[in-house]
Amino acid sequence: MPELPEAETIARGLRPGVVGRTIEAVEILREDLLAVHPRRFVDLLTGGTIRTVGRRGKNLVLSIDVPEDGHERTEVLVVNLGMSGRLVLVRPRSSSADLTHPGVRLRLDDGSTLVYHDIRRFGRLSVYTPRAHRRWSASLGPEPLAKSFTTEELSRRLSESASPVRSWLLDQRRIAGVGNIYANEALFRARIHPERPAKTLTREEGRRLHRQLRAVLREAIHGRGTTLRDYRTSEGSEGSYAVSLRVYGRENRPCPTCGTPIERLVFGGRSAYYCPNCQRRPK
DNA sequence: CGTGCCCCCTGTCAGC
DNA sequence: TGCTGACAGGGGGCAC
Repeated sequence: MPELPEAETIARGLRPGVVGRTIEAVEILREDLLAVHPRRFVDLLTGGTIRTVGRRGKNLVLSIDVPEDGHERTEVLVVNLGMSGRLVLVRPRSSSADLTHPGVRLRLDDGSTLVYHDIRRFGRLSVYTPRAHRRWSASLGPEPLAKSFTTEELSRRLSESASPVRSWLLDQRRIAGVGNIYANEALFRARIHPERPAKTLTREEGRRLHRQLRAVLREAIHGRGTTLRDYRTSEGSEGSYAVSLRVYGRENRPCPTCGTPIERLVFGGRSAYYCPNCQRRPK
């Protein structure tokens, strides 16, 4: 579900409410969400103070300092939201009635509770040492919104693979944070057919893809993400970007550019949406 | 090593 | 009103 813009929205929303807060208790309702042993998960995080809330690709990253005989050790909590994961901060006297599938609750020292909620339970919570966290982060591709992510770097990486460019965009080792919605939107805006082998993109197409990918991600962050079904912000509200989608989920609706009906194509096990007129097939 | 397919799980919706 | 099958923002594992 959540891609880069949704994860970024959640990180920004959580930050003011959780940074500086101490975790008083950890409650686990669904053990299969944890990448570490449940008892260890509790022991590692209980009593820790949340120092930073950030994002890497589609993952939320919380740095937590935990006192331990006279000094502090740092644990890094990484939350992958899967398809239906939510991280919601529930304030002391507010209702959490709409949280029907809670998985993990972190009770904070101001009475609020950070709830990990996940209907399908494809999400995962991992706890890393700083060293293991760096190793994990290094296994992911570059951040597409980073200043250092240039059109030259994108073109160079595209030229290394014969995969369909839509599959290329979904591979987190190649580029971090892009999922099926924004891959399809970026390709439409750059007028590139989703099945084009990555290495066959021209210099000009690489430039357009770089520009349009970054533009759509920024615009989606501005809209607080895309809510189709399950995604919610850290306050439990919906993102507004769904109404701005041009092709994703719009099979048979007219292309916003030329009016040709949008087509859906399944490959790599998921749907690709595109305009057959604006995005010509590979030869 | 790279790539494609299946599966994990729950909920919703279209069609019969 | 059911029932069934398709499908859904992700990603790990496995065969080739």
